[in-house]
Amino acid sequence: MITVELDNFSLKQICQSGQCFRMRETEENTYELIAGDQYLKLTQEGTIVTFHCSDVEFLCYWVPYFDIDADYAGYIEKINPRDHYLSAAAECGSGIRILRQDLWEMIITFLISQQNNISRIRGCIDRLCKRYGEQKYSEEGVEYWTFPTAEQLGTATEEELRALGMGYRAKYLVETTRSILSGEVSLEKLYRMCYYRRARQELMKLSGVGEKVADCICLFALHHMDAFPIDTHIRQVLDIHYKRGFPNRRYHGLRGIMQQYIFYYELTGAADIHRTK
DNA sequence: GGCCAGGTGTTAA
DNA sequence: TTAACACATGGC
Repeated sequence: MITVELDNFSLKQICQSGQCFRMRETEENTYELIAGDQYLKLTQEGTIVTFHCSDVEFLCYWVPYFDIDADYAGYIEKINPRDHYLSAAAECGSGIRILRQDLWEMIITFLISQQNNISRIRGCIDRLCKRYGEQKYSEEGVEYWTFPTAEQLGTATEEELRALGMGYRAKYLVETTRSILSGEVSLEKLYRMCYYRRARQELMKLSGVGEKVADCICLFALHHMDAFPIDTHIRQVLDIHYKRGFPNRRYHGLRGIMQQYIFYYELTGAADIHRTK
């Protein structure tokens, strides 16, 4: 167990930011997270965050995962103070972090996310893990299922996935899994690609991966902080608040976190207050 | 009961 | 290059 004081860090906001579907609040200020084949319990009181794991696991795994060493206050300072909308959004979601999640998991997760709502996405992921993942137990005896590997998901048929409630995305899941298993698209190569645009283009070779899903994968797995996923919510914000376009130049290399502040602001309903002003 | 949800692929102009 | 449409399913 390790306890640290962290600024600009909120488990609640990270949990609700819609980038991770395997983290949940189990009780007040207590969260559980499954990442890779790891299970982690976390608690937070104010700026004090407790990671229920060893020092080594914290340093080697969870520090990079939660982007703990990055200076998010510095990101927020770069916001144009005359942009009242973005300033309010960042203030609202100032504890959000861009996680470093598993690439394969993000590909499958955001394939499922398309034309879908958050609660149903969670359900789909849960069913997928229980059906094709591995059952495990934490040190405290909490039961959990790992996210299915490409090999494990490779055993699924389109019919099975439809029966599991994946809808029309079942076909995308089967085809994309095949592309990864065959090596037509290489996860290792994607991890090594330094340029956001290259990775994005490569991801879009996968069935069911368009611009938006590719951007989510780039941001939430590959940590390309310039990725700016445009979904229905963001589209509306751009139409209302950024009629002359989002200031991409100003926020070059930071567009991803700005997108998350906006998305969270819209999702939590805090933006409604702003809009009626 | 329509409408919407972190869109994409296909087809036709 | 752009526009219209189909695609599953659950929650409101």
